[in-house]
Amino acid sequence: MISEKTISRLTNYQSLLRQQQTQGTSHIFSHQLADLARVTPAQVRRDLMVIGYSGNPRTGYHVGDLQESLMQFFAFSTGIPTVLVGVGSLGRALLSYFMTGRSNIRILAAFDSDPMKTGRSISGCRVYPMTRLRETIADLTVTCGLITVPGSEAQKVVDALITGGIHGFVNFAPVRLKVPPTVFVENLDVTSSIEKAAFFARSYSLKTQEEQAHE
Amino acid sequence: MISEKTISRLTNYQSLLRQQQTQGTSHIFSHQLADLARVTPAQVRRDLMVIGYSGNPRTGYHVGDLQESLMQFFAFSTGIPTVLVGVGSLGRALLSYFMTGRSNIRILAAFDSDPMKTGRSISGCRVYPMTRLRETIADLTVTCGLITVPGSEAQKVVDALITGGIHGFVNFAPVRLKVPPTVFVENLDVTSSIEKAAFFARSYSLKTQEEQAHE
DNA sequence: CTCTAGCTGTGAAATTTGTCACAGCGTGAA
DNA sequence: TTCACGCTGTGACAAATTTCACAGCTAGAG
Repeated sequence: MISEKTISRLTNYQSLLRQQQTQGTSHIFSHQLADLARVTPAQVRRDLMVIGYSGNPRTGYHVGDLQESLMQFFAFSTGIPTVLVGVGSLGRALLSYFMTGRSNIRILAAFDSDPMKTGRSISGCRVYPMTRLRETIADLTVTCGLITVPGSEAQKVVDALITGGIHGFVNFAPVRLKVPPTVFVENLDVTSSIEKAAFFARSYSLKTQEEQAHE
Repeated sequence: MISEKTISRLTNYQSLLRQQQTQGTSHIFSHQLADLARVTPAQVRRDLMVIGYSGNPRTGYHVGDLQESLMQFFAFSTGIPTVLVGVGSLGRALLSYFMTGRSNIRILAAFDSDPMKTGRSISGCRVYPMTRLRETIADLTVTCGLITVPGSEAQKVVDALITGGIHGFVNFAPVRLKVPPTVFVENLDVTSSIEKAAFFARSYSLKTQEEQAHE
């Protein structure tokens, strides 16, 4: 079994390699990639073991080939098909980001329960009423659902999407979803992350002050 | 030393307890809190060890007292003071979420380099030009910076904020920031999270199909 | 009061995750 | 062609994190 952390790092390598390729880098060593990703060289080599790509001593990894291997490993050469549920301010922000920018994320449809928001397009993405969720996703081959509804709605939304055959979610609502073990949820709780950052900020800040006092 | 994961869970417990209290729950057992947080009861008890609050066999944890202890541990009874840099679509979404909604996050000021966006208020938060970043944060006691600028700008923005004495960041830009060891960065890379969810979605989906085929 | 059921707090074990260190290999130099 | 340098791939080790399992305690029953 392959761990979440490894996957996170691999996606990171992927985006770093994309960057490097645009800068014309053809080969890269584990320690260079490690510097970019802020991890250790050993970690990079370990991670790359799992995708089965082999580098070359003396020349390192071939950027293009490695990217190819990563693409194949993730198997999303045509982009990742997603739907977004909840066209509030965060939902709109994501639509504007992913519909305009180029990344391999494709938002195929958006949903909202508010009739004021449905029936039109936002950032080029069609917004459907929640009532048509089931039938609409049946027509699409969607890999991942983006949940940007209020916390109180989140559970019923994922339940519906799971029934529609979706096995992966990114949940922006500040609640823990209840899902069967065949479904993956990545929680992106902004409030929680800020609290975490604030906690360590304070502890680092105090430590710094102490050290200065000792001088 | 206390781990990031523990802190994340503790902030989660905090928000769950808030919820429970509004529902009139006065006491809670480790297994109940564990169910809500989707962790094991042992994990809950371990985590609560670090904040020094003791429950009571037979009655469990007193919700109010535990909340009090958590507040004290995090020491943010007056809210977490933050600034936001980058008033793009994501920045605006965060402003609208945190300026209106009730949470203990306080965005004291926003900054942007685009003169079209500065000098006015968005969702009740004043937007200053980037040039005034240094002087403005000197007047405020800010714990945490929210980075919602494009990736290409992110590094110089955090450098400036670090000079201004900020030790904690939540970074929404898809780059890894270079910071001294006295500074904490929490990366919230939406693209990376979607890719991760998509990867596991596919692997779970395949596994499910296999199992159905075996029947 | 005494007893008991069922919880908490916590050493110790298990598991997961990351690092070390080195054998082996391929490239470029001579 | 041969040699040596320096990188990769990986077994073995170390650290971090989670789970187990049980002693000890306390509220409530009798």
